[in-house]
Amino acid sequence: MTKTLRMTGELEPRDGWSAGASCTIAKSVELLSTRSAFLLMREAFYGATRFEEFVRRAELSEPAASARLHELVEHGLLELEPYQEPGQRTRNRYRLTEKGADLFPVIASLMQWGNRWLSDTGGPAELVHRGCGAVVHAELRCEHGHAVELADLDLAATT
Amino acid sequence: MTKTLRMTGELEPRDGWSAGASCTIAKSVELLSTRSAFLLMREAFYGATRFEEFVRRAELSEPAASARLHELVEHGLLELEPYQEPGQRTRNRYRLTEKGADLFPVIASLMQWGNRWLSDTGGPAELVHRGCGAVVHAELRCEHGHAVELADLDLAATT
DNA sequence: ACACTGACTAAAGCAGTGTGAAGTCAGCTA
DNA sequence: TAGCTGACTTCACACTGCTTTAGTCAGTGT
Repeated sequence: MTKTLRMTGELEPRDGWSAGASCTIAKSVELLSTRSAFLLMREAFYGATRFEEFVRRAELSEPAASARLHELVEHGLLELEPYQEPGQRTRNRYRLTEKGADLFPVIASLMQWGNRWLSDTGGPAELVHRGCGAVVHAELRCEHGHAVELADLDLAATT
Repeated sequence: MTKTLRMTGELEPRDGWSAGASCTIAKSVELLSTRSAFLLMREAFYGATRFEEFVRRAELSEPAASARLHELVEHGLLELEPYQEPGQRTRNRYRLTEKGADLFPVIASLMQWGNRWLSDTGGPAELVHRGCGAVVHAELRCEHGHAVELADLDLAATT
């Protein structure tokens, strides 16, 4: 049995579960609430793999990048992989894991929001679908394929 | 003319614009990179409007909530609105602005990610479409209606 | 007139996140 | 063998975010 609660409506008896250790939003935020973690994930999506790339492109200091990259590896968003370019010594490379890659909708929707609200010009870049060239945006859709607005959402507790 | 760049591919000449002041992801992160800001926005979506509600349900201290709510108002994600319940004095209420409400996909996709990766049980709650009762999830879709995977994305600079 | 409640603010202090400067270390390349 | 580069680490320090504790203040209800 599931109990539902209307979003943005009056505050029904949901006090219990939104708070506390079980809220997965809260847990997610713990991992990503630092500026540097977010910026590093952004660069990972943009294709950065080497330490030096992360440092330069996320514009972080080396100690900050190092600490945060370790944390992201530890939490399984990135993984360390040795590799060797011809004529170079072996190095480590940071690659997105499936768990890390699955965060992309978060980054993409944040980018979309930033482009819309924090830029006069619509932002410096946008995502396009390689297949057809059309602009890509993040949206909420139910399993029956309906696009869903905030006002049409219920929150169902999975008891 | 737009230049495109393959996501997660090799690092083409994108060094310039991802970094620096123009990146809207970076700007967005400045607003939301604190734990408390995220938690307060979550509660705003869940329907909190009063100061005391935000404090209790986001489990923040009053000073932290106060400081962050001011910041969110200042940045236009929430707005202060006086109201009066019968038999009560007038109070202020924090409401989502359009700008704030438009952040919902970010919160929703974070929740979805957390439910998938940080919980054994699939999380304590999920979003459902009021119309049909089906589970709602965040996804990337192009303007032609195609669901888009990370591997099928290009990043187009808006020059 | 007084207590009460909701909505804050002020001050003190700790922990975490960030910086710059400098040092380490491995393994090419000259 | 010596130098160079990429990938770090260590240190000292500043700043921020958050917490606890202790108020303030406005209006209601008694």
